[in-house]
Amino acid sequence: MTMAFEVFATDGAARRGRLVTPRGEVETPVFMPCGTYGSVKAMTPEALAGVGTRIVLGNTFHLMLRPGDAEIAALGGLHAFMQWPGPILTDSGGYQVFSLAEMRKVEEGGVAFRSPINGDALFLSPERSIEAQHNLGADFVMAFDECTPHPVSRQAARDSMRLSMRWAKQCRDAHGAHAGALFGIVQGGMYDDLRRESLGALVDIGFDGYAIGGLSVGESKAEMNAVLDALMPHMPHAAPRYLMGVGTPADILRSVRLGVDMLDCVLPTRNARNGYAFTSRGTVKIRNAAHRHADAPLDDACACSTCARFSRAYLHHLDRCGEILGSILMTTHNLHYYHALMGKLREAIEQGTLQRLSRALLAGWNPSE
RNA sequence: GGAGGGGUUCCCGAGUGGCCAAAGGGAUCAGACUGUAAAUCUGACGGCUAAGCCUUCGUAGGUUCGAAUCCUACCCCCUCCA
Repeated sequence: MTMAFEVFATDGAARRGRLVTPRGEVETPVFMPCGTYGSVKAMTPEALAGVGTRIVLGNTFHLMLRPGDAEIAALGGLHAFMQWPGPILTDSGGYQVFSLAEMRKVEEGGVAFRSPINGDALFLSPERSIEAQHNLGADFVMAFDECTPHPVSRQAARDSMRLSMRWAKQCRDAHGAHAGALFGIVQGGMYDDLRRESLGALVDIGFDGYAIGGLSVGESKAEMNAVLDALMPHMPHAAPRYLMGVGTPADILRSVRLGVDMLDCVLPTRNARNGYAFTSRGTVKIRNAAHRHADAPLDDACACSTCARFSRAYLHHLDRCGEILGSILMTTHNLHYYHALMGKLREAIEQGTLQRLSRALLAGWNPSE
């Protein structure tokens, strides 16, 4: 393992750190955009770097189906394929166990999927997921898990979590001495004791980083917060902590204050394409008629290239017309906003002013956020 | 002048006696989206004192228990032949 992680400042439970990888350093806490199919939708690699992206996700399941992990390996690996020179973290396919629940069967040895593209069978075992992530050339490799759905009984949550823990051990073994960092994923549904049991099992196996999975799967904010509140104090201090699939700016703020170092979410990119912007004053639905004549920028406190030049009225117009440029400009803004937010959080942690920043941010956002 | 086709709720467009305030699409107005089957999906979409009532299918009459649908006249549009 050639990835190194250091924490060099704290503010309460929040941590200011740095991931050092052969493909560059990543300041934490960090937000990582989703590039599921080897592309952060609507963004060129140059544009991504321009908005502040330092590390992106790729998805093992989807890339295995198309074009295939062996194919990508033959073409020089995912970095070369998608022309992203920075670090890449690949999700293992565990989320698809959840999101594609209607077309898969979970077994002890792995998950039998049907391709959502053409119905082809794909069996994903812990070993196969790790192999595929190695083929892709991931810098951060995720253990193959079952993202437990919600709601689910305690019994089901326990069985699911324990299966994921057995798979975690298999992933650890399959990963061997590979150069990428391997992360284990805490499961256990909304049950605090199961979460702690899961974390204990992962620590016993030993991983380079620890992720929290199975959140933002339909539970209430209160439930998600309760799980994090109970679990975060027990997370290992020396290793990076990655909260998977979260979330809104408010979710991120809260998570970082609890000590999360890494996050990813589709919201800034997907919602951008659906006409939904995140701003210093809360969310803006650019599709709404209220913006038809608005000459103001999306966010007058934003330094992104979209806000520097384009009016809400223009973005509204592009959205109405279904223009590709609308997706590009909105994604550019949302990702810039997310990365700028992380930058502010990092700075505040270093200066010990996270509490004050938190109040200021929350005051700007909509009450519901 | 002759022959034929057609006028439907904002637009396009189904419907040819009751199950029709009228399919479907668009537009419009909202909402949703959290390790991406998502540039996607959902709801609303004549009016009202709202499980009911009123107005509407070119216009005006008529037939019928009942008409967007059948009949008569008229107005308008399109195509072809002179």
